[in-house]
Amino acid sequence: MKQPKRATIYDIAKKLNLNPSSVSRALNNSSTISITTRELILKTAEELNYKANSMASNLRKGHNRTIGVVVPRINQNFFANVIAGIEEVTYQKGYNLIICQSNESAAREIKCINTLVNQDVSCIIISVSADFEADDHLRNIKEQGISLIQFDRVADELDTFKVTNDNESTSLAAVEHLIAEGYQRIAFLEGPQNLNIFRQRKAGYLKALRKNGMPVIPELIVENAWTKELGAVATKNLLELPNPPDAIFASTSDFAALGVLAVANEMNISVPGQLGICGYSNESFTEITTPTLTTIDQHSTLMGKTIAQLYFQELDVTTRVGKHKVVNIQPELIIRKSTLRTGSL
Amino acid sequence: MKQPKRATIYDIAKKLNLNPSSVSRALNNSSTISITTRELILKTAEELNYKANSMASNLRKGHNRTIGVVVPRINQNFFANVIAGIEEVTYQKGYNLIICQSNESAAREIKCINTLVNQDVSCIIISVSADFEADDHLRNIKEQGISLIQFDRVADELDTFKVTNDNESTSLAAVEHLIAEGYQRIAFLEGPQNLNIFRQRKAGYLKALRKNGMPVIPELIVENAWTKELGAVATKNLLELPNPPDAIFASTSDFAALGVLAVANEMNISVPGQLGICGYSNESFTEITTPTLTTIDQHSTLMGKTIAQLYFQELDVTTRVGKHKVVNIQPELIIRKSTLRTGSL
DNA sequence: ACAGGAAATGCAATCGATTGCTTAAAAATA
DNA sequence: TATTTTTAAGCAATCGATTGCATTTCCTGT
Repeated sequence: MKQPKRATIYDIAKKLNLNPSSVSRALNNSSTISITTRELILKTAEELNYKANSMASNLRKGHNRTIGVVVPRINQNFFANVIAGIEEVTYQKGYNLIICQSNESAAREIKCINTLVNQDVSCIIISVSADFEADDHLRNIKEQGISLIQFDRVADELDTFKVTNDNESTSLAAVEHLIAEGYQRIAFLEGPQNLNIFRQRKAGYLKALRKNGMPVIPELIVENAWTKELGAVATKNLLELPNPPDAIFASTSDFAALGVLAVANEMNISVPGQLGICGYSNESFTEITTPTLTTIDQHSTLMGKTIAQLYFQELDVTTRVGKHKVVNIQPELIIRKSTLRTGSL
Repeated sequence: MKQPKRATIYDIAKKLNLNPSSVSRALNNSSTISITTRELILKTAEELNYKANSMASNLRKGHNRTIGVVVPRINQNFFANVIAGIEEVTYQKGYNLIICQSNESAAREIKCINTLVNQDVSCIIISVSADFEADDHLRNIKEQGISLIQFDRVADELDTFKVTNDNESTSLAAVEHLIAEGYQRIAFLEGPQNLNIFRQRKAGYLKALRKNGMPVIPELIVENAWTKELGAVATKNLLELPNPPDAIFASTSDFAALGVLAVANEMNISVPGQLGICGYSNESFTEITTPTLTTIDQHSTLMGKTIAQLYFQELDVTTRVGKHKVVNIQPELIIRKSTLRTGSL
């Protein structure tokens, strides 16, 4: 791990008795350089194993073809896919991505953002952490002249570009599907209500009940059940109620739904016969559980692509919209066996 | 998306009638600055919403507390967990991570590396792509004075730090477990043989057969079956043989194993009774299939931590080893129902 | 009150690449 | 051949922060 100093444009210039500016122009395909010298410079650069220093270049040029992405965790299918979608577009445009994980911690999120701001990225794309409270750090991004695009979990009150899911209507659709299948007492596993997405999903649930003249039963609504383990505990408690639910909508995640399923299996409760189960996110495992899980696909890769396109659209003066646009993507209810007791599949 | 120019140390200096160098010293907690002026500077920096420009700072200082990670895909559990492990350590040391995906393409891998080299990261951590052939781009990293650590999929012949799994012995253990369970005709789904890890897994398979006096049956060895779909196709072909296998070791991935399981279910072949199935990687879904899947846990988070620790150990003169160290981590065979026909679990 | 030394601050070069402006050389035109 | 135009290359400032060295300011003791 020693440092055999890297070649710079000065080294190339010196070797060829040229001015560094000419080298720079040659390397940047400037038109004001003769073909012969350009070739010569390129060849020499190759020989000296020259690699550009983008820090110097960016510093001088005052901009940076780099976009920062901050997500709670990259090992969740949803986020990994959004990132894949973003990358698909940015890669083609020659932009680079810096991916950071907040690990669901606001403190960490702030650190990530600081790093990205210090790096002077051109844009920060973020889905906020679970314990998100204040949005000062997000405001600050804009004050630094850096574009900000929020997705999925967004701070509503903050005026930025946003790409979100229509959580409410999809949640409503899911619950109405359960009702259509004849489920009467539908329990709801809810996520942290400081996050917009979970508020919306709950709103959809409540709306569906109201719309169908069904009562809201407080004891069937369980807070913060968004891991497999928490989902399992919640389910145990629910099923031990004097009047247990006949369906559980794990609006937090498929992992929670998995916990529900595990407990049902353990207690010998048949799914979907005695208990309907619906998850959220369309994680890959939902296709292979027994029974397969009804869930909601968020079109994550499309979301990613949309986000990146939005950025480039605003970057380009000819396509710019100007005011902060909000794109709402319609998720899709994926009906599988865990909620089908009419056997219509 | 306009640019309200950012405050620099010059702005702070001007406002306070000080020299930029003093501002720099104050912001870096240098001891050669009086407490009063430091406080003053810090306060003013806050007021002006000053954010350091790390490009300028890194350029001047000639180093960069940033580490680049290149993996085929971040949405595979294994890689996501390794990254999580790396981050756990680097975060504490105040280093930042730039994560890049090669998407299993060598061309893309080279681009990623170029970006990282241009950014002058202090270290590149890589697991090579599936179509990896030449290692020139890896050699180049070292020539640029950047530390290089390979993990999992490594270029054997290249002398670098490496953190790998002992694939061979674990593969051997898996096959011996199958043999112990009474399976006689064990098929093998192999991965691209240009990657060391798949060569090693195959070696373990062959060794196990040899050791137990069992013949190597070429028709039971299937090339490049490493997705769910390819695994399914391979399985169909295998099971239609006049003399089909009674076990399939999907050494490529749990996804392939999933394909195997799907076909077995479809064909009404009982698992583990008529067919034993073993996967590789301990993806989270392996616990929840029916039957649960025997697989191999690679201790991915530990790998990540080990990698990062290795880097910092070498960075520190007092703990430096000097020559390129290779750490081999022992994976763990996780025995579940898909291979247990003796019912001993 | 003053020399001597420590502490705080200023000055200016530097990191590597870019770019507006100027100059030199080559080519085109008269 | 002389003059204009075009093309190519050089010069020097710049991006923002850091740092060795020089200078000034402030104490301290006598």
